[in-house]
Amino acid sequence: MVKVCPIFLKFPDIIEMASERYNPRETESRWQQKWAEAKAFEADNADPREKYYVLEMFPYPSGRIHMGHVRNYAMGDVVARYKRARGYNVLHPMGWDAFGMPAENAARDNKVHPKEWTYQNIASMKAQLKAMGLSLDWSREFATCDVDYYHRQQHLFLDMMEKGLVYRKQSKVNWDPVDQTVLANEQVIDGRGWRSGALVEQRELVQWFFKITDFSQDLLDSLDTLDQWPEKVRLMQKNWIGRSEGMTVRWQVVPETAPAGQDEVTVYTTRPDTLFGASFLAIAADHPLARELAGENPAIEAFCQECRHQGTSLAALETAEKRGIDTGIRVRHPLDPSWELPVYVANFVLMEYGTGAIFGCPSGDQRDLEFARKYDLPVVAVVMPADRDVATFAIGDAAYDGDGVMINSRFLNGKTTEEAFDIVADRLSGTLLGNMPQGERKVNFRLRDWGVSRQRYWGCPIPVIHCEVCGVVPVPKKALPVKLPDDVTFDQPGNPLDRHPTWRHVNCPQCGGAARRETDTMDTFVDSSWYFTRFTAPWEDDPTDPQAANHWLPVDQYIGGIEHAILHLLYSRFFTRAMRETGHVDVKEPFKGLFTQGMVVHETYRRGGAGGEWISPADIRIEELDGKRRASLLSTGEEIAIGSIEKMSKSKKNVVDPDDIIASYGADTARFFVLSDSPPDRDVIWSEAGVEGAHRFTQRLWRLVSEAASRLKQAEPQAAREGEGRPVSQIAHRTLKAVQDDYDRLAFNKAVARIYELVNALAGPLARAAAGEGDATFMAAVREATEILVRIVAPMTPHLSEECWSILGNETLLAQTAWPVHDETLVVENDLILPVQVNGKKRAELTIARDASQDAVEAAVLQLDAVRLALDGRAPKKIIVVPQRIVNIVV
RNA sequence: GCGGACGUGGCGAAACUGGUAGACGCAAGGGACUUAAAAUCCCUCGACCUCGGUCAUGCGGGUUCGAUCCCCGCCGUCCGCACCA
Repeated sequence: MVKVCPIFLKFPDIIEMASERYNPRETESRWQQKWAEAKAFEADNADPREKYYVLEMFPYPSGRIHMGHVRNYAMGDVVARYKRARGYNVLHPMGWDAFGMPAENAARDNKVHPKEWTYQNIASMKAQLKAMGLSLDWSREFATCDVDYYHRQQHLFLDMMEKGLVYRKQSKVNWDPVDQTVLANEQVIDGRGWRSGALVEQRELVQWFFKITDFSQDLLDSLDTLDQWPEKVRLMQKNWIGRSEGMTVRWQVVPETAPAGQDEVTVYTTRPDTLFGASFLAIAADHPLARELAGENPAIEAFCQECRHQGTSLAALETAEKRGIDTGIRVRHPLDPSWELPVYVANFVLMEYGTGAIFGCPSGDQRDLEFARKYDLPVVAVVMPADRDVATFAIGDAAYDGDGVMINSRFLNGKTTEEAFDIVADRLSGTLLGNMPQGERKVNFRLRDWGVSRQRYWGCPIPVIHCEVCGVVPVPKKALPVKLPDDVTFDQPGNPLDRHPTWRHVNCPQCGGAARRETDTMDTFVDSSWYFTRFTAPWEDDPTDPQAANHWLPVDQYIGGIEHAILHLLYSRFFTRAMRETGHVDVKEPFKGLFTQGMVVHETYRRGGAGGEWISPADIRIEELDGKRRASLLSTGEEIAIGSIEKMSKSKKNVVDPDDIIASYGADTARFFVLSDSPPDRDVIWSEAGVEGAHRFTQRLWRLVSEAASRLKQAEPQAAREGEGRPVSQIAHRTLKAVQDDYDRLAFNKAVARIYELVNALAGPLARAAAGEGDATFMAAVREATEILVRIVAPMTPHLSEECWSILGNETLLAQTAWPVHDETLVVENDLILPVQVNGKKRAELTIARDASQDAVEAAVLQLDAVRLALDGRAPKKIIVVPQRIVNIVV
């Protein structure tokens, strides 16, 4: 199918246009080559200047870059170029997050080896990135599937093993019986494998884990130090780590109801204050006690089985009925041994959190209340809002889980919930059950250890060997890397490493006997958890050169999508801590500044409207008739419905290929457009008209500069302090200062607006200069202003700027030229225009000297005709003068 | 359910720490140039009217000389987490 790009149809002459038009196709590659020749963007670890590390989240080599990449890398490149101009030693590297399932899927579907597929994709995407003119240090490039990289990752794994940060345990996984693979939770859709559609089973597998929970408290506390992170991301991580303060409470089992050997049940609670409202205990289906009971009691066995199969999908949980089964076991209340309560197995109790057992307080918890109503258990209100009356307070359909005053709680009555918490906690810690305290204060985290085992081929092999005699034996470091074999097949489901004829058979490094390799590979999130550290010295034999790593880290500005707010960023924070404990780096936090950019979105088009076939914008013509936009098919003219604006995605076909845009408009236009209009953290709507606007800007800038260049070349760039050049110098220096602030705050859209203003302001003077009008001071001022313009727009449109810089007679590469310095005396105006309000409504303006005294302002204001008119003879009660801001007269 | 963010012209958005609401761009309308078109340039562009004003930042209150901004209560949209004891 031939892809028709609408741009060519509308403007077939863009490229072949008359010679005075700027031709990005020729110019851009020329400057890219010059930058490469000058090694302008290669960072030197020994450079003594202050460092600045800017990094964009590296891409997965899917084969093509998309507009999201363009936006992400354009932003990073502005920061990199700007900081470089400001005199920093900038590290701006790029690599490839290259392991993962799509390569294996491609292998299965297209009979191409994952390695070949991946490296081909890298080659084509690299060419696309190069066409964008990004100021990247390509000399440090690597892919995570390079043996050189995963070799060092295996080294890190072994170091972490030595430090006890890695362990194996049996754990439940989602197992796809058709594909014979483990699925992540996100890959289970309505209980079925996303690819095979098979009903997913819960399986117990022995898997490798990283002890991220060792750092729970630190990962939480250190969030406070990340003041250059979005508040939102910090909050998301905080909730994910999920710290709660409570206590464990041990409940003694009434002996005659107890199965053998079970004499107590331990629960975790954050509300020990509500203990007198307890009416039952509930344990998870996977609780050891439940398992034991299931062995003896078929009804319990059946219930537990059911719980395990119950939907884990999000919607299912919302509506799932709270159900349970009475185990027949009774326990004694910890604060009153004569009080006996039933123990249920319940479907809403999670084995993974706390102790896998809870006590139910129906009056204080909606879930417990529903359960109690269903099984006819007592509901005793124990906490009452402070403004209610004991006589009338009752629990109906809604539990009360707030703070308040204790009631129906014996010795706690009248206390606040907070006081009651402490009293109960102290009492239970001081009471012995057996020879242990009955309860203990305990902090609990929601964060789980990180399971990294994947039963897949295209990932970093876990470097251990299983020996029947010696057990789990790490591969000796000198025997690394454990290389992936190339000769694997993908014609059957399951892990190709498992069925490789020889790869897994090795001798035990300890006893020399026959042993087998671990065939699990690592989660690809491991690969991306330390790549930014590797960039600091990718040539090292060890995982890092600690000196280089400590020099460059933390990353000063990290830019990427909000979708990585939790996992990637949390794993990276953990990994940096783990690498610190193993001596590879001496920083704790990897990313000092984080910026999460918005998506690139686009209209959708469907044949026949909702439910119809999606149509690509490349096949669409948009027309405007009587203020209504209509879309039609380019080929046949058939009318197509314009749908909602959505994230660009292949499935909705609303993608615009960056290659097409760069080919027809040039990289500078694409970069400038994705940076303009929308604030960078918000979504930007891709529109043909918007791109054309950006393109008009580049052409206009070129025209204005090139027409005046031969005259301007003859003047020395110099700001004018007086005469007709002064306003030119003023606007240039003001814009310079403002754009600098905007870049510092990553407010690219505002920088764009200011640059437009400057271009608008310089259009007249440039035309005059081109015509040879104006004196030498004026020419000098215009040249200086033009150079300022070209230099401040350069981070966004680097090729065009180099070209302008060059035709203005400069011999240096703009990419290697220092940022201009603004002159404050040109930024500040001597006379101010103050708005004058009467009773808060603007009635006049007052032009007055910046340093005028308050009295002078008051006096001058009252002389204004408009003010006198508004006052209408009334005497002002009060005149508020906000210096250099506003005057408000109150009558 | 819990947590968070956002709501400003036809559209994307500006407005610094409470101080002239709508910069800049897109779209639209009018004009100049042109045989014509494209490109370019100039003008208009929140609403209403009596052309001097009045009303306007989701809605209703409040604080203030002054509120898009701060506070309280609603409405709407989006995002994250979700049986977490």
